[in-house]
Amino acid sequence: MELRHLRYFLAAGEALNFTKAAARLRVAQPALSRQIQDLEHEIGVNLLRRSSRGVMLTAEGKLFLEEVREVLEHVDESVEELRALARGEYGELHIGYAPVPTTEICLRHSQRFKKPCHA
Amino acid sequence: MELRHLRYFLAAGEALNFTKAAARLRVAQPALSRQIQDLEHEIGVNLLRRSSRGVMLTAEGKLFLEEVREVLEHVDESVEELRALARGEYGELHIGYAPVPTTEICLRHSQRFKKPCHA
DNA sequence: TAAAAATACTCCATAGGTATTTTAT
DNA sequence: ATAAAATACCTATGGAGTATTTTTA
Repeated sequence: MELRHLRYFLAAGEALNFTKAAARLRVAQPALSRQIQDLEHEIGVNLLRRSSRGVMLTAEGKLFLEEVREVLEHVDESVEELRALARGEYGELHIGYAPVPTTEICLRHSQRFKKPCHA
Repeated sequence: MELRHLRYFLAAGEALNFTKAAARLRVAQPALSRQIQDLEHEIGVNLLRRSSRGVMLTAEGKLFLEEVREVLEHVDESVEELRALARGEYGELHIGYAPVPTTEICLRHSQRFKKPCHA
C-alpha cells in the first residue's frame, strides 16, 4: 500500500464517481479504478459499491475514509512543520551565554517562539 | 511522496546505517540511498547527515522520524480496524426489530461489541 | 585500508494511457 | 441510449539490482 492508493481512495470516496474523481486527480479513469481494486484486494475488504449510476461507500469504506483523511492530513502537516523548522521559524531555542540579557536577545532569534523568554 | 519513502526513512533513522537498514528492508543499499535522497529533495530538507561511519539524524530528521512513526502506525491500525469491522467483530449494532428481545440476540451478532445492549 | 555511502548503468515491474466492452438505468 | 465502471492491451517511467567509485576515519 502506498499513499497513492489512499489519495485515490479519498478522491473517489469524496466524488462518489470514478470518472469525476479521476479528472480531479488528473489521471485516466481506468488507472483510478485499478488502483482502488488493488487497494481493496490488498486489505481484503470492499470499500465501495459500484453501479452504473456511480459509487457508494460501504460501512467499511466510510470508516476507512475518515482514517485516510487523518493520515493524509498528518503527512501534510508534518512536512509543513518540518519545513518551518528548517527555515528556523520554529523549534527550541538554546542560549548558553547571553551578555547583558534582555528580551531583545530572544526576539533576535525568532518571531514565533512559544515558550516565555527566561534569558 | 509515497509510504515507501517514509518506511525507508524510518528504517534508516532507526538503524543509523544505510547498509543495515537496507538489509532489514530486504532491498539493496543504493536503492535505499536514492529513495531517501529523493525524499529529502522533495521536502527540501536534510534529514540525515552522512559519514563513512554511518548516519546521524539532523534536528529536522528527529522531528520527522517521530511524525513518520505515527503516520505508519496510524495506517497499520486503520487497516486492522477495517479488517476487524469487515469480520463483524466490531462496530455499531443496529437492530430494528427483535421479537422477544433478550441479551442473546446481541451475543449472536458479535463477541466484542462495546456498547451495552438496549434491544 | 576498511567500511559506508554515492554514482553509473541496466533491467523490468507496474503505473498510467487509449480503446473497447460491459452493465444498469 | 446514455453514463459509468470494468477490461484489454500497450507504453514508458522510475524503482531496484549489480558493479564500481568516492569518502573519511
